[in-house]
Amino acid sequence: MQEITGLELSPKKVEYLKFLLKKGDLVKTTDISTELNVDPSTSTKTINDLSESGYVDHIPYRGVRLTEIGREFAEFFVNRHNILSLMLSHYGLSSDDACIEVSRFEAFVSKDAIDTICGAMGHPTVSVCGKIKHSSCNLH
Amino acid sequence: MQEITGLELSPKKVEYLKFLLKKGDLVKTTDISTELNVDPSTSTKTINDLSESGYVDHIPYRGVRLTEIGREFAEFFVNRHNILSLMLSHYGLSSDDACIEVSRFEAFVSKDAIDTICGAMGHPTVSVCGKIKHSSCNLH
DNA sequence: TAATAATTTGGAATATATGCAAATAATTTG
DNA sequence: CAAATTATTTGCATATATTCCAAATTATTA
Repeated sequence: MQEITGLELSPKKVEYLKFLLKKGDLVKTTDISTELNVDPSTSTKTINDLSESGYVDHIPYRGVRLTEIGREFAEFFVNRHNILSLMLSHYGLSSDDACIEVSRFEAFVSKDAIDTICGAMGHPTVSVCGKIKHSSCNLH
Repeated sequence: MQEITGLELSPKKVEYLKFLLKKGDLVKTTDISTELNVDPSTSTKTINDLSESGYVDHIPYRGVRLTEIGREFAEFFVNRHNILSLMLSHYGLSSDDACIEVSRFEAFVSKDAIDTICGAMGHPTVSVCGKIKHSSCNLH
């Protein structure tokens, strides 16, 4: 198990990990660049950063996959996104607006806060953006 | 009246404006550097940025004050902080934790979202961090 | 006015993110 | 299978945000 604070990665890198989790297995850096609307050279560079930090394995010219640690983080990131989106939807934001809004700030919300919020909500399993798992929720 | 999206300024610059509003009138760049724990040269530079963008007037060696536009923004920033803190406190975060958490991400929450949240809350006038005004709330 | 304190300027560094052009590797095709 | 094409990476180069240190400048105090 990893100690996750939730503040380890920049917003963009969080996006990368979430996308890698969604795609699963070996992902081309070009797929990432298409999805995130950046130049292929940019996604390669960012992936190299993530690789050096241990979140992904990168086989040059072949593809990228999450490490075990990377997967743990990615799962937390997806949950965080979903919990925050659900929270905002409780305050009148549409699913789309909640999702867009959360995407902008989610990287700056700590795991402790998410665990607390998740607990206060009664550990919901469905959000407006997708399903919520609780394997990483310390208060479950 | 200004069109405020809420996403105009970086986190640090938001802090600067909120501090200037709290201190009021002419504020020394050194006071800012003390409050925000940065070198005086850093606060001078940031203040110069804010000055070029029209948020503050800076009289070198004398002090800084908010422009009318800067004040509008600063008031929105304080309200945004308070509304978001109140929201998190509804999900089990202590006042302090809510405040700390919000400080990290508030700069990335849009005014539209804040107006919606504020409306869903019934336009509260008191938060865990301070009072809330509604002069700038479009849904009030 | 001279010494001291406050403030600003100039230079430099880090982190994050980006794209273009050239080089390299993989894949397709004839 | 070799040549052509496509995909991917590397090497610059740039931009923004933030920071600090040392030197220069201005204000204040003694």
